[in-house]
This record gives sequence, C-alpha cells and structure tokens, in this order.
Amino acid sequence: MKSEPNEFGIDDLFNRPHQTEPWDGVRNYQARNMMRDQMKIGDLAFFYHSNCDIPGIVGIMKISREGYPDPFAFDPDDKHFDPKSSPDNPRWFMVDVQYVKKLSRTIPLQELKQYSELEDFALVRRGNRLSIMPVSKTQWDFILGLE
DNA sequence: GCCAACGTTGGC
DNA sequence: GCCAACGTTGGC
Repeated sequence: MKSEPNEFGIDDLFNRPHQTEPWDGVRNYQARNMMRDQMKIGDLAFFYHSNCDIPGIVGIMKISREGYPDPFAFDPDDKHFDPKSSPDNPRWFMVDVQYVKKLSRTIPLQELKQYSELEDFALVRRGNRLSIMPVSKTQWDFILGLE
C-alpha cells in the first residue's frame, strides 16, 4: 500500500492513537475492489513510501478493519469528495490499518527492480500506478529476506 | 462505443 | 520540474 510520506508516512501511523488509521482517499476502482472484497482482518501489508527521496518499502502493517464506505467521499469540503458516492450507494471503500513494525532499513524501489524473483511483482512493473497491489507469499517472503 | 483531450501519478 | 504511462471524461 503506497502513501506519500509528506502526507502520511510510517511514522505518522506509529504515532496515531492505537497506531491505527483508515486508509482513505483511494479513488481507483482496482484498489477499491481489493479493499472492499479481498483484504481481511489480520492480513499483512507492506507500507510503501512514494514520491519521496528514496521510494521504497519501509514497514509492515495489518488490516484491522475490513472494507467499509469512505466517508470523505460524502463531504463536499473534502479533497476526495465524489458527488457520485452517497451513503445509500457508496462508491469508495477503505480499510483500517494498524502499525506492525518498521523494517530495519528502507528497501528501495530501485533495489527491488534488480531481483528476477520480483519481476512479476506489480510494484516494479513499468508505468504501474496502482496505490494498492497484491503481493504473493513467495514475493512477501523474498522481500522480508532482504531486510 | 470510439477516441482526443485532459488530469494524475510518481519515478527520475 | 519533466514527462511517460495511465485512467477518466465527454463530444460525437
């Protein structure tokens, strides 16, 4: 799951009450479908810092609440307002995530791109813009082994 | 339903 | 700040 650290980084999650935060503001259908349909309580996710000095994987979090409507879509004053989403028929969903740990080092995107083991990992494919993407067990274990 | 125009993402 | 890669929008 990607986030820009100048907006919301791993340290921000660490400092939240209960170290938990709703992953709001996602306005992409593929990412929404994953949050709404696939991500389950207790599932683990990598926290990825994008749009920063060293883009890369910085930590691990877990899903603490399964998909529910993103209320910011209903707020006309919010940056992520969407008039086509309503409480009766919500278009956008989010999950809550809870801090698990910070990796002992950032694993840079540049490094992840070098491993043939990760050539099918969506994150390293050219032009990828998904903010949430699946990680296979094999990929997960391999990446953890790089720490 | 096509597709040009436009906006956004995000690495570099 | 540049720009490639995409997703979305809207005229037709």
